[in-house]
Amino acid sequence: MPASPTRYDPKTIEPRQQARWADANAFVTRDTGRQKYYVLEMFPYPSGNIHMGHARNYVMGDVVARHKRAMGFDVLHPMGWDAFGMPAENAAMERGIHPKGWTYDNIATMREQLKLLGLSLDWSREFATCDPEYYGKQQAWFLELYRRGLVYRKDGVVNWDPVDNTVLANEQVIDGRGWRSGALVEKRKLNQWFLRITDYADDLIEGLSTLDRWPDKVRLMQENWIGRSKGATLWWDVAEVPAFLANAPEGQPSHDRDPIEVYTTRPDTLFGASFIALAPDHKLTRTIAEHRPDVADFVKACAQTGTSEADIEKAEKLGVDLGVRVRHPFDPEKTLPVWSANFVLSTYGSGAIFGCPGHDQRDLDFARKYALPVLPVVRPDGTETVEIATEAYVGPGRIFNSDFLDGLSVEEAKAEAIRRLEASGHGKGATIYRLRDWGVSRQRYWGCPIPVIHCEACGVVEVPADQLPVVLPDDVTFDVPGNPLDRHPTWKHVQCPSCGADARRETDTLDTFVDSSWYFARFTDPTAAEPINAEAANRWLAVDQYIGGVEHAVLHLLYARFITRALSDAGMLSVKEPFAGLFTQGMVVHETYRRTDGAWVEPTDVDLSNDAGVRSARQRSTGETLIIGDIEKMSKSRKNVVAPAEILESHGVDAGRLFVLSDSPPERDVQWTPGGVEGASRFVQRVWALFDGFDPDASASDQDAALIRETHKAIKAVSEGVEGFRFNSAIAKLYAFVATVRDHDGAGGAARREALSALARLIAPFTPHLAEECWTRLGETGMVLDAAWPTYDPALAADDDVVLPIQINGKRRGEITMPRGADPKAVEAEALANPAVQAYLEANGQSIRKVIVVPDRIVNLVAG
RNA sequence: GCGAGCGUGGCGAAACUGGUAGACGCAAGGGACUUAAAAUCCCUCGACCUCGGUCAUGCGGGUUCGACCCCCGCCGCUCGCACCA
Repeated sequence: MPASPTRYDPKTIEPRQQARWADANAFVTRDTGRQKYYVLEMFPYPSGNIHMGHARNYVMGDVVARHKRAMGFDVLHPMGWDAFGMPAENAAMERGIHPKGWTYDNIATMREQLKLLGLSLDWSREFATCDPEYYGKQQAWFLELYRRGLVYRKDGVVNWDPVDNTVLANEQVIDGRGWRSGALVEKRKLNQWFLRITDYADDLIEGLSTLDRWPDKVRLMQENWIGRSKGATLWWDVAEVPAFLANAPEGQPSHDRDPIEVYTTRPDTLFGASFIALAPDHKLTRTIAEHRPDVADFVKACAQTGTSEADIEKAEKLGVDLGVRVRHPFDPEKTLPVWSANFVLSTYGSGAIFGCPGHDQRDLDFARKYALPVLPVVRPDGTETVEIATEAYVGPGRIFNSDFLDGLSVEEAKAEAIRRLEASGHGKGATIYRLRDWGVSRQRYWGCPIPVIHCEACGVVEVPADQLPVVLPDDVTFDVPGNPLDRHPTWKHVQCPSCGADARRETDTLDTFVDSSWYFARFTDPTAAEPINAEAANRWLAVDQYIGGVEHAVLHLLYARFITRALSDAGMLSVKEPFAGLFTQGMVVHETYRRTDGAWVEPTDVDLSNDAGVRSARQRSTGETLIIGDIEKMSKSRKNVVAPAEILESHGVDAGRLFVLSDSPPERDVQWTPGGVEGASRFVQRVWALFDGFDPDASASDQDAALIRETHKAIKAVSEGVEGFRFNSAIAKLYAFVATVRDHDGAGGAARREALSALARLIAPFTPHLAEECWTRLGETGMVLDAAWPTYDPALAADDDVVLPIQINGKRRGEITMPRGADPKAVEAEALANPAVQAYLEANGQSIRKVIVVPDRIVNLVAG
């Protein structure tokens, strides 16, 4: 007998195995010309600590990476830092630390924390986006896109915080106020840099159909975000204007001559038009407001209406008649009033609509309020007319009341209306998008400087290639609001590279989403002289499996797709889509605990008890009874955070890795529970006990066929689970397999060795430290990391006999055991002869009408 | 409002293409070992009853020999977008 089992001690074994990997440089990317596999998890922002959500994300990627490696792929699995951004500047303002020091300190801390997780990451490729080496390359391709016309400057409307003197991102505006200053945010027009993402709108939509390993949800979200809609642009000739607009001087834009442009998706309903409505900040509305106080008041009131969901819900349809009339494009004799209305958005289409109250709910609400005509022009098929009371009819049907469109279907009428509009020059078919160009200017310090120089004489001048990177100055101050780059005494004062005159360096920096839009390409050769080494990128891209949170469904994932296409068109890349496979994982959530006075209490300060199913909580430090609250995302404000470090300390890395993957499907949230980790920890001990009790020298000659069969079944199930991203199912199968191996008594023997050898390799992606230790215990000299993934033999995995349930009329009444693949006739005979079946038929006085035999599955008897 | 997803034991969940619902884990109850505890191991664990059954996958219908799975209609929850013309 082998010695009595020893306890597996993660605290000594895990560091030992990690040292072994480090000594062997085991995770440096191996490129041997085999099939490649690029696994990438969304790189972290270095906020200070690795939290449980990071851990789950990276462990998932690690399972994939280790499995692919075992499958014989050359695997690229790098890690870096999305290191520019506001928190560093906020820390600088609040604590007087330099953003650079703060960021690199955090990176150092988090790198060590990540390393403790035993991830198979190639750290030799690490970089941070705030490394001048990285952002300099970004500046280089930014200029290339500038030369290609994809970068431009224009006045854009931004959220401006008047107290902090800075632009705020939409996410930083909370209920109309700056999140830091609390000041009411103003809309301000500012000259900003934009990337022409709208050039790629169609491309980005078409590309979605090629992303068959992306979640449908994310593809749909992107499609909706781009928001392509097809319709027509119409021009309405002006018939009447107020006196103050008439007789504008020749050659100047004039509202009495220029037609009003309107976009519609329903040109088929044009004969039902009863008014035109302009946005409150439409240029004609504003011009009239200069002459009419009532219009000016209206515009002002609209500007103050909130844009939150609740505000919009409550907001009444309001408008004002502008005193202008326009001619109907299909009937010049017919004129319509022009209003300004609060529900028309200046940012969509041309900021003007035609109102067709019969077939648009908003238009109807508006028409009813201001007593405008309602003329229905679409009737449902099979009816002669349609009554419009308080609900517009928006369904399909036939056109009527519409002259030459009468009798056509909605779709036919759209096409015919556009044809007529184009013929008369009053309109044309048009496609418009919700997507707008990407404003990338930030008036902030801690970001990638935009590499241009403004010269009085030459205009915008590129920073010459030999002067890149444009490096951020270190000597900046954060004691006053605003952009430290702009008030730096010398940094922005330069000579024009073109004419040599005094010039001004651009002080805006790039949105940090630019930084994360190409890092995956840089990882393929992070030291290349060019931004992207084409050969390396060609070898490794696209990313085969990308893993991250769904919160980036439109932002990062759309930007990265755009930049990839732009760089590809610039000849720097040869893929159009950066991420061939995408997986969006769920969050790690935890129960919350509050005192009766409402204060949150950390889990480490909570004693839980469970008496016959009734759970209660007490505060450990005070003994006070606590309220068990909702299960929510781990957050500092709720204090329901469990740090990965605590788990490593108490149960070891492997138990923690196992648990975050075992309890829920990867795409769903997983609830962290102390009991759950203990369960995983017990499993680790059980596995070790199997290996520790194994005697490699014992040479039992019996072949345990059942154990071999179970082994092959487990290989099949675990492999399928890992490949299908069903890690929880794979782990459940491993638990069951371990119980099976344990139940097959014996210290040695060939079957047992085969079972344990497979087990060590199957657990390796999940609990790599334990797996190494077990592998060594089997007498193997190499690392399980490099061992081939076990293969299963379908013949060996199949049971000889199958238990077939017998149903009568769909209810289970008995079962028979038959050889696998038995002749259906034989199965039928056996089923009919079954005593339970006979008893049932006799008791109910029924006879068999029909027999359905599903081979090796089930027998159903239809009786009556 | 529009779009998408999800509703299965006390809890997290499983059931792959329609074929034995509840694998695996947690919690709970009982037992073994121990002076005791921890650890470990064994048993029970959807509900109800006459212990052979009956009812059970949000609710109501339908298709099918057979439905957690497909179809129709509701209810509830979550997420995304939102006065998008």
